[in-house]
Amino acid sequence: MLDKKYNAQEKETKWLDYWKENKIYEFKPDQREVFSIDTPPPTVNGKIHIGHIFSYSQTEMIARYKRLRGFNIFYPFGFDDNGLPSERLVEKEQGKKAHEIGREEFSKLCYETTDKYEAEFQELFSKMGVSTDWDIHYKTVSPSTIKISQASFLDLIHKGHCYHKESPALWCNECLTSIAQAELETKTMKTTFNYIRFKTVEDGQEFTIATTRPELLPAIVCVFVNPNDEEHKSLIGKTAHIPVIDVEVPIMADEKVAIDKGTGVVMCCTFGDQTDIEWWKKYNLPLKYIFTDDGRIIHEVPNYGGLKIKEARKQIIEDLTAGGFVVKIEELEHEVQTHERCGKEVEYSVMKQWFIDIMNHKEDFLKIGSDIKWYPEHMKSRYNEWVENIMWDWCISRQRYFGVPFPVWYCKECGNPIFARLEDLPVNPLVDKPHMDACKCGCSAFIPETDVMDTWATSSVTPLINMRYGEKDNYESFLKPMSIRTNASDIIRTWDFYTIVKSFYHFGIRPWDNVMISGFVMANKGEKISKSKGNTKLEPMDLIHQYSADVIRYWAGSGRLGTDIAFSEETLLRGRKLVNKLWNVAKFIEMHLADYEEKAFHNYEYIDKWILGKYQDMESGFIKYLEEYEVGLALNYLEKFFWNFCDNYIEIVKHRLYRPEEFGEIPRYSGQKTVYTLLYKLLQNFSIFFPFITEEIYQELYHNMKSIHLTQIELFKFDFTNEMKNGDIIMDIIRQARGEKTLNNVSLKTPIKNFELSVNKELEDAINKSIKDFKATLTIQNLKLNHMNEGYKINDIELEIENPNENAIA
RNA sequence: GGGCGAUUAGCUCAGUUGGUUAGAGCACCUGCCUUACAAGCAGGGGGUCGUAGGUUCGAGUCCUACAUCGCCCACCA
Repeated sequence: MLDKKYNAQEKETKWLDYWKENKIYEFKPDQREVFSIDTPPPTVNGKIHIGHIFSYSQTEMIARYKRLRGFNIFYPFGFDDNGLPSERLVEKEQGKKAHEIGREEFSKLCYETTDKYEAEFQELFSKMGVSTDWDIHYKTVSPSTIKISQASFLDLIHKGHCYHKESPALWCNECLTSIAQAELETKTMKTTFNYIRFKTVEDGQEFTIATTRPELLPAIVCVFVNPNDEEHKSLIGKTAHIPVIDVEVPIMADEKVAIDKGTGVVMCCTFGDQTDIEWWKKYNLPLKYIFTDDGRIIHEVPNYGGLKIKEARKQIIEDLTAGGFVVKIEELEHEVQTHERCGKEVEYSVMKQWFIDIMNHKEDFLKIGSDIKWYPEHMKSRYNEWVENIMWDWCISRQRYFGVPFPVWYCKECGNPIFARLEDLPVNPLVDKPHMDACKCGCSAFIPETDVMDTWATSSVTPLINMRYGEKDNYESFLKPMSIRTNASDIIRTWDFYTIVKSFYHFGIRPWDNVMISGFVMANKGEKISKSKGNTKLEPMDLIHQYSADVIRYWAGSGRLGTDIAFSEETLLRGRKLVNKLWNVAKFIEMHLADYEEKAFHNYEYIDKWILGKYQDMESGFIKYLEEYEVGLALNYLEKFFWNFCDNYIEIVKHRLYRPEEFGEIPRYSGQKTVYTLLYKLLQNFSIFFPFITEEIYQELYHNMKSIHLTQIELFKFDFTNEMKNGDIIMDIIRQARGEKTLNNVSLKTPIKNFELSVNKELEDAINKSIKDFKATLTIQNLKLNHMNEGYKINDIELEIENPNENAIA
């Protein structure tokens, strides 16, 4: 017997244990077709917030749907615990920087800290009902993952797509590492636009340059004007004298200079921005790098050496002002490139870095992007746009500690890189020795690579991790490509893109057939949830306690794919109502199934055919939405049917179920069979969204399998078109008759003494076939049907009221 | 500046390929304790579907322009 009230706390715990004990979500290759899901390994950098719950739940629902459709679900969970995000978490917890702690100790702390958080993550996702096989979950710093990540690196080296080169790279002087273009975040910042007066050496001609970064004056190598700039073209070929710094640089022409921007005259410093680097390469300009790695001016620069960048900026403006070189200073708000992990402005640095070739294969990456189906479709243009606009090869080396080490040593003598052998992986060059005794040059001393790989260099191989790349008992046969990748839109340019890059280089094909992109959770309309705004107060664990996982999932499963959603208490309440209704209707149905026996039956009552037909119709739409990964629309569609089922169908059939002596045993069986069948199907459908309560009901009423989550959807093949159409009209009539009762302020069980109705032939036929149900539902005592050619009309409803006007008297 | 998306009831959102009086929940109003459910049931009010054109027998749905908002990218001298 189902309990009178459903206790979510108790039942959810019970079923979690049951699923775990009985390995309900275990993955074992068998004869079934595999549906494989490449779900994001969440970054271990603190807490799981409601946005994760939203996005992961939607993926999870797809897993459940596909499982119900008979697929063998391969859905491993992972944790992205290597790299900078984990390091920053540890630094924050320790209140110390990594270099202050020491490499070895720091690494140990990273392992401990990420383990701690991963345990929390796992518990939370389990509680949310994530149907993953935890036995095959992965971490991005485990030996097996490091091995795969290093093997991936070596494969790219051998194929010539990865190189080591001294080159300008984006540099974060907060995190003390190089970073990649994809890790940039633009931020609006206030600064000043400084108009500075320069002179030519040759004839003392004055001109003004506007700059936001006067501290770069010591790094100036050239001045550019547009060759078509009438006002300034006379400067071309002359030499500019730099005030305060007292150096001279050539003035050259380049089309890229915008005449109407600033003053139309630009200083080129190595390096202030992207254009500086372009010019530096194009004109083979000298390199004047004036920043230290931690954001100061190098000591060689007179007067400003040792100052922090911003201090130097302030000082140089003062000096320029004192010398009379400042024309004016404007307040300015502009967009600056910052490092997404720390929010600090980025600089450029020149050092030897490992790069993966991106620029030579953009066309291939676009081609692969078009081999993949994107849901929603417009997200593909985000990908395309990113690939088309990318300007750098992917810098994968990080001057950090906690990450996948490069399996590389350098010859002390000739600097030649020595790569580890595949069979020796994983290696840590800081501890392990290369397999050869001496370099080709004869030197036998080696220097280990101290850099580690970018987080994304490893997370981009999740399909390889999943398929156990390089192992003997691998899953390559059915995971190349994987069925689906799911993530939110913010990591298309990183996770999706880099995974495509790697898949292309390793295998020459797409990593997955489909990509499903979820939206974001907004705290309020138009306000992203983020730590900086302090609106992360919605703790998932608290919400689960307050509402139950099923109800949270209802919220997470609402809304359209790729569309942002606001966190909504209202939606949760709506979900709670739905779950409650499901419980109550199941209780009702259970009551009437005590003597039910499953057997072949075809004499369904008219109204039963109507609801079975309506179900079949709903089911096809429901499945269509799910095939497009639109879980929210599917749920919406299902929910609508469900309320119709409860409020109309159950209200009609209950008379037959309660009173077989009046309506007959066969019509009662028809009703029993209908509710038995439909509740089963509804439970299956709802199990995608509400895995807990549906399991509870299923186990109590059906339990023909170990779990509802191991059952399969079998589609109806009824042809009840006529019943559906006329049944809907009968519902309209019932609605109106009920309305009449409500209008008279009487209860719905108030009898209708006389009910007179004009109907067409078809409808008359339908009413006659369902006449007992029809009369019982509306408590009609005398029904009179008249003929009419088209449609129907209610001629008279006479209620049995003792004093009909009683309520009208004030 | 370029691209993508959104704009439907007071609020949060549905509206499958263009097809009769545009839907749901919440809120509001009126009734009803009806043998699953008062965390319920029945009903009601409330929208010229962002603006302006166009295509069509017919447009919330297709096209064009504009406005507002959001996101991504670029610029950032």
